[in-house]
Amino acid sequence: MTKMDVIRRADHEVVLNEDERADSSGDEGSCREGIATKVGSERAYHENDDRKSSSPKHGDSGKQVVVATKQERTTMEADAGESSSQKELDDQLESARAEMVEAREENQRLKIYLDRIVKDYRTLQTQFYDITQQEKTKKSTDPVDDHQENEHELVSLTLGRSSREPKRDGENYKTSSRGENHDEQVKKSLSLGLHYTFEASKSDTNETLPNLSPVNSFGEPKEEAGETWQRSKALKTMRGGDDEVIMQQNPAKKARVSVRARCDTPTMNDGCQWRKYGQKIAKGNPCPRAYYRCTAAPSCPVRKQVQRCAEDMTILTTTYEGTHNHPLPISATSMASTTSAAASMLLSGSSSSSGSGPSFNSGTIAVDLHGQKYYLPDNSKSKQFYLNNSSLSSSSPYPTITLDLTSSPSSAASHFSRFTASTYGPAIQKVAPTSLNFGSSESSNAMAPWGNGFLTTSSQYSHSRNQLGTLNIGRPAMDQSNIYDQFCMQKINDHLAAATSQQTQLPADTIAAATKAITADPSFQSALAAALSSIIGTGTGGSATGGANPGCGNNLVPKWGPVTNSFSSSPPPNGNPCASYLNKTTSSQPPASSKTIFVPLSLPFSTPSNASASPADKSDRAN
DNA sequence: CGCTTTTGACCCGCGC
DNA sequence: GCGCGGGTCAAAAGCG
Repeated sequence: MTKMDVIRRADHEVVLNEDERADSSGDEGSCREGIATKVGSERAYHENDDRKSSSPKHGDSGKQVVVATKQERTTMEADAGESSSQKELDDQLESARAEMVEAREENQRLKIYLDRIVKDYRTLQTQFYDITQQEKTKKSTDPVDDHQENEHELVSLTLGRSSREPKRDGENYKTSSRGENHDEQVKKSLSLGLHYTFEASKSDTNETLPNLSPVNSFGEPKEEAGETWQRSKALKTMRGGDDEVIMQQNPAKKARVSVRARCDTPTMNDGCQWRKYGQKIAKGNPCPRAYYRCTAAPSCPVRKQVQRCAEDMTILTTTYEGTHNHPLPISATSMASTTSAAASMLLSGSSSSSGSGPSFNSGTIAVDLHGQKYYLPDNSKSKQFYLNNSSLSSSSPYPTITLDLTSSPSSAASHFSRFTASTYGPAIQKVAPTSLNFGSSESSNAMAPWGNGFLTTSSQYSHSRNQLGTLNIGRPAMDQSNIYDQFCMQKINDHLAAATSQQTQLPADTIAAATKAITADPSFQSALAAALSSIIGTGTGGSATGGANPGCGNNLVPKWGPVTNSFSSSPPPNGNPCASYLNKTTSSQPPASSKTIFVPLSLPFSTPSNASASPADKSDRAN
């Protein structure tokens, strides 16, 4: 502080002020975020400094500045005497120069901070390399046992960095399921995945995939011709793509989240913009299946399939696949987060499904829905077993979570919603005697503990909700949506890490483990609840985005009733996944290899009307 | 004119 | 190898 001392001698008042500023701004605990700003201001100070430095090459010396100022003042006093204006100018000059000195000191501190951060970063990077190298060495010796660990690590390393083509996603699963040498796949994927992670952040890695396949390893000598074409296609895509394409890489991409709801409109309003790119008549279902692609961003990989149930035309099954790589409309954040969370957890829980079939742990399944815990004995009479390989395709290898928002006939007062976690094998459904209150209005937000859109697992909220006995799901407020989205995605990522780490402790190939991870995770439950609110409370969805798909949430209100009489117990007449699903979910004699938990929902929807006739209404006609 | 939808063709995986 | 079915592409048509 020698410089400041000199200045203090020259002008006490100014230096005092500057001293205070220096103290306040020189906080050692300043966060990293502030450094960039301060560094930026540093440059400004320098420029200012250069401009104000009249005498050559003295800009770095505070003493010289002060001396010059003293001389100037002395001269002025001698020649023209004191005048108020001159004093003011003098003071300003002193103040500015003191600022310059203080800024230099601050800049020095910031540089020190920056150096420290860079050093820390490099240290961590070195450690990271060391750890990964050790893991690689270790896994090469024991690939089978390390598979899960590897997946865990890889998932952690590559969250949200997928640019994989959807086409290839399916191929990954299919190829893996074909029974290729899994150990070899693991080895290859291990090395190549890590390699690409380090050397090419844009590489199309498959680290996050449950079933690692050489298909995703570029330059793999064993690749087939067709796969080569697809691979080159994917390479082209990712090389030509921007960072958003890279960021779209997400383990959730291959998982599917299916939502079944009663809806009169062709599609559910989830807040996103969709473009229909295809329509097919699925076998066994006269209703065509429509294929939609997210158009909010050109490179967005998210797609959805919409199909009506053959047996109950009011039931619409929407299956989401992928993760948005762009900012979402407010009304779409909930659904997107939910699908991401559900899919991520599905993958993390089923990532070891390459081996034996799913098996369930005995005992009870605990469902903690935002603090509301439900326990279902393994032999509970209320549980319903069914097999659900896929919501849309009975032969689909995709892990699928089905959110069933249709009603149940067994409850006159409250309507049931089924949450189905389905992977390659039996799905788990859970029953819980609680009530979900989906509110999209301001009032509901005010009443709901987390109805303002902030998903939370706070015990306080859970407690209050428990007291109410009602689970209120509110729509995120407009001004809070960003925070909500960030929080939700953070929770999703947190869960991914948790789920994958948990995976190492669970028996391999245990679907129950995956389902437990899903259902016991508050973040997913939060996201699920938010998604449901997004689906049902569609006040701002389609109208806000101008999407092609009008909302049906408002239509849900009058239509929402115990209609599951249509859920006939007769076997599915065909391979229609929708019908199959219905029958399976309501079967009184379900397969003994899955569990069912119902989450009864009371749905006092308060959704503004925004549905409108859509050209997609014609989608129901034959293809 | 630009965007979306339609729709037949095509690709691919899978089962036989 | 062939056929089937799911999924996607892309040109044409529709729409505002």
